[in-house]
Amino acid sequence: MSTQGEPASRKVARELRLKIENGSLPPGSQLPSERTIASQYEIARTTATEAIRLLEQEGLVVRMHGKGNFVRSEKPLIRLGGDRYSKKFRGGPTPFRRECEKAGLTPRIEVLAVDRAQPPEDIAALLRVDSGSKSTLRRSNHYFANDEPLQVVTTYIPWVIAEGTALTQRKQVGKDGIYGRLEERGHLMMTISEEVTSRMPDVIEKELLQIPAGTPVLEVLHTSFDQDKVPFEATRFVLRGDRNGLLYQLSVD
Amino acid sequence: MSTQGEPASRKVARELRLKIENGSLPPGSQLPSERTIASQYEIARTTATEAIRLLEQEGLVVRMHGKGNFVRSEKPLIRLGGDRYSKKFRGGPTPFRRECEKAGLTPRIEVLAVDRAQPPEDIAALLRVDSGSKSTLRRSNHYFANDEPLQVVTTYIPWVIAEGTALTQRKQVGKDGIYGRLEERGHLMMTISEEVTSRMPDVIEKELLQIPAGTPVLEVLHTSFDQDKVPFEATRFVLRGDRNGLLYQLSVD
DNA sequence: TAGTGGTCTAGACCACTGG
DNA sequence: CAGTGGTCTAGACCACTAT
Repeated sequence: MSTQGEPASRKVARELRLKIENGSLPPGSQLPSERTIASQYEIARTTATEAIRLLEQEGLVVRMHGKGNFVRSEKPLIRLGGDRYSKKFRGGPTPFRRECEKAGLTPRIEVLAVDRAQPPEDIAALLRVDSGSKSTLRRSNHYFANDEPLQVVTTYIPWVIAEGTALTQRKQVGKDGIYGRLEERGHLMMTISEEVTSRMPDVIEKELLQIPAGTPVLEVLHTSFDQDKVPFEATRFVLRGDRNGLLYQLSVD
Repeated sequence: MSTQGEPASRKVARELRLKIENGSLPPGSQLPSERTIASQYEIARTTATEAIRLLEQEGLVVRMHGKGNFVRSEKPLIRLGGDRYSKKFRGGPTPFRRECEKAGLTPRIEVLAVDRAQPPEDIAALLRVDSGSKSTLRRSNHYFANDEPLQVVTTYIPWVIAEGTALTQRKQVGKDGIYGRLEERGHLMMTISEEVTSRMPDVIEKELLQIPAGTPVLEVLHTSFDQDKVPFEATRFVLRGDRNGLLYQLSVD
């Protein structure tokens, strides 16, 4: 009644949101059941459900079938640094492992695919290869922390560069990872370019990353250039937005 | 019927999604009305609505009261470059104007606030100032392209630095913008740090940026460091995720 | 005005969780 | 088992957009 003409579902959402923001419903706590809300406000259960859904879409609430609705609890952020390609880390753990350890999480990496594949158009444009044929080697990995999937990372390397190297093997690519092999092939990483965007996950990503409603993904399109300014590798990172951040440090001019 | 046990709303969503992805429902086109869908599939209208809502949350569809439901049409992306602070652009149009012109859009900037304010905790930590008092100058701007709001940008400068300069004026800050004034004050921008995250907008941002459902924001927390590695300015960018991208180019090592 | 989505009701039954 | 959310029905009326 407080705001004229305000739909009941929004009013309920607004009051619950307030309780979440001021801490009377702390992160991780359970909301009143939908039937309880309905009777308290004297509305139909569908209307209470609608209110919860509004909060879910804002990323404030997660709904759990059979258990209840809960205030979303914050989880530690994995910070991908812009310096993650720095040679100072060569020989050590991979950037993802480093970040997980920093956050006190147990990393795991799963290989999704290693094959010769047709690159998507955006990747083909970055690598200046044909998008209509199997012009690239594709290496796709799935990254987990504490067995929760956080990232899907797919690297494309022009087939003419990758052909005949250990990169085409599903098993270990050897010392210093793929960049070690690419150096042996004559491509030294000199500069990189990254384009960052944000969007909602598609159905497949939602499944792969077990993304709850109200959670976007970060997409990073990365390109590596060698000493001749030739792009020799491009990678698409798809990151759960609520569990990943990106950190860039730059000199000016 | 094709998939056993699949809820009707998801089945309808799946079929419409397919039509969107394969182009039989191109960007900008109108979907069948909810009542039409309901009668075609022999379901209740609420169920058809639910199907549309699923697509809306994926960012595929926008709903327009009184008009209809439409496939979301792509709009040009504003790309904020990591070099936007480069001195090579001093004296010219601001980075936002440059990007708009590149994309064929008309820029407009509106001042939301210029005042002495208590900084949020994350900003206070970056600037190493007190978050419990009015220790900063706040300058908040609203950026539009073709009269559509795209960005809300809020800059915080330690009050001890900003005090007595033109920065505290609501009007023009003068040549080369705020960085010109900060240089005069003895702070040369040498390095910057940016942390990028993605999340759903809160109610206020949704309103300010007129963000449709199924659209996340990009949040960039920017810090500038001077010749003594002192952070002298921090800015929070909140960007409509469907209209903005970030571009970083780095040298390795 | 007719056609669209926005919201709501008062039920119903199913599916999942936990003791 | 009881309690939770997941989904659905068959309406109803309101609010907005177009003509």
